[in-house]
Amino acid sequence: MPAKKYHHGDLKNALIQAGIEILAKEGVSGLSLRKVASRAGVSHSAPYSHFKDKQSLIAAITTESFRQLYEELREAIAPFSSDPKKQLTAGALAYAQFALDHTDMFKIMFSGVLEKEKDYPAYVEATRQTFGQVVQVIQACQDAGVLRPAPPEVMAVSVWGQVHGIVSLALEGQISHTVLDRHSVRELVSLAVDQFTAA
Amino acid sequence: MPAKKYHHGDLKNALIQAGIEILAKEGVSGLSLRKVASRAGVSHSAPYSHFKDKQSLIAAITTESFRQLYEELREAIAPFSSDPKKQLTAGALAYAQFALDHTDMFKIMFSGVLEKEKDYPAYVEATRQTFGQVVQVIQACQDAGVLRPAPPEVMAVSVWGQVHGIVSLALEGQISHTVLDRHSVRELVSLAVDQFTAA
DNA sequence: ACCTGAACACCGTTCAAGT
DNA sequence: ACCTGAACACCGTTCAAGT
Repeated sequence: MPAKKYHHGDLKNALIQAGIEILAKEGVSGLSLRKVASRAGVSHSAPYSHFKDKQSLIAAITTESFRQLYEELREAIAPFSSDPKKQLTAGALAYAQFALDHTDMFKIMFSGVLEKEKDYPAYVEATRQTFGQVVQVIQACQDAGVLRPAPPEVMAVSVWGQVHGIVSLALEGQISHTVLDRHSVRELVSLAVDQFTAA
Repeated sequence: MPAKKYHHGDLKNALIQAGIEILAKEGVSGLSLRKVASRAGVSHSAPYSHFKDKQSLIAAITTESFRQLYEELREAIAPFSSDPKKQLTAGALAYAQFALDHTDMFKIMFSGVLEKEKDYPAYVEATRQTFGQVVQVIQACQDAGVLRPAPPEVMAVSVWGQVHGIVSLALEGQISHTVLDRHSVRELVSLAVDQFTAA
């Protein structure tokens, strides 16, 4: 019964889903509008009934990706609502795990393929939510004396930047073998985040 | 006298230079082999006499970019050879400045466009040198008691990751307006690096 | 050895036409 | 309103041919 719902159904979401699948199988460079259309079983020009252009489809894919990241972070920190320091560590590790599990999704989210992000309100809102969640954890840590008192948004940029930087360099193969042979990415992230709470 | 040296000259380097110029003017998505060839004044298939494929040209462009970054870092820290802490700050700010001055060069270096980096020895060597320079500064800071004693390579991943993460998030427009209205990227980097030396 | 031009498969986008 | 198929400009890559 769930077979071929579209053709006259929810093609828009089918295209987004097809895009995510191609991304996982062929990487960012393998993602084309024509392949997405073909995988959804429609002609190569059908997507233009639902998306202005390729950028617009990419916006939808990255928006969905940010929502997924938001959810994974939320689930990772939920069990520790009374222990901000554990929330910070769990959140950082979940971020790293998301990047490792969905490498090409992570790459398309942060590699500048989407060129005028401001034009896509749903995208802006999804990233705003994710950043807001980080700020909340930071603030809870500060209230608990686990992090230095400083403007929470600035501290959030610092901590998120730390995690994001290590994960990004790892994904790009920029971290030297002498390091990666001895430490996993999760370990490196964990060590780095601990330094924020050590002072 | 320096006009049209190639046609029968140093086409290989002319192509790399043309690529860097297109990158600066049209961004990563505007970089095509055919445009590069055209800008160098040769037919669209001429580049194949010097590069196996587009990936190979991109490898040459990113290699040259890493060499440039290496040089800018070297010049930034040179004046402070007797003050490791100042070297650290100056290096971090130079890294941020490089990214802001050569945005698309920085993006192509770290956005995963180059897909099998290991296949390009000159590229591997250029990135190794850059990382090595970071490790040296870290080590000098540790010897001077400015940074915690820890495996220098691990500390380098942490510090470089911190700077790289903030700069990357800024370039991707992921840092909230409430932060960027009040602080420049250089300021955010500076604040974050200071926290490493504060403990 | 280095470069050209035709050729091919693939791509994003537009548009007239169909339902 | 949603989808198709032809068309166009652009792209990466190959190959026979020229110098």
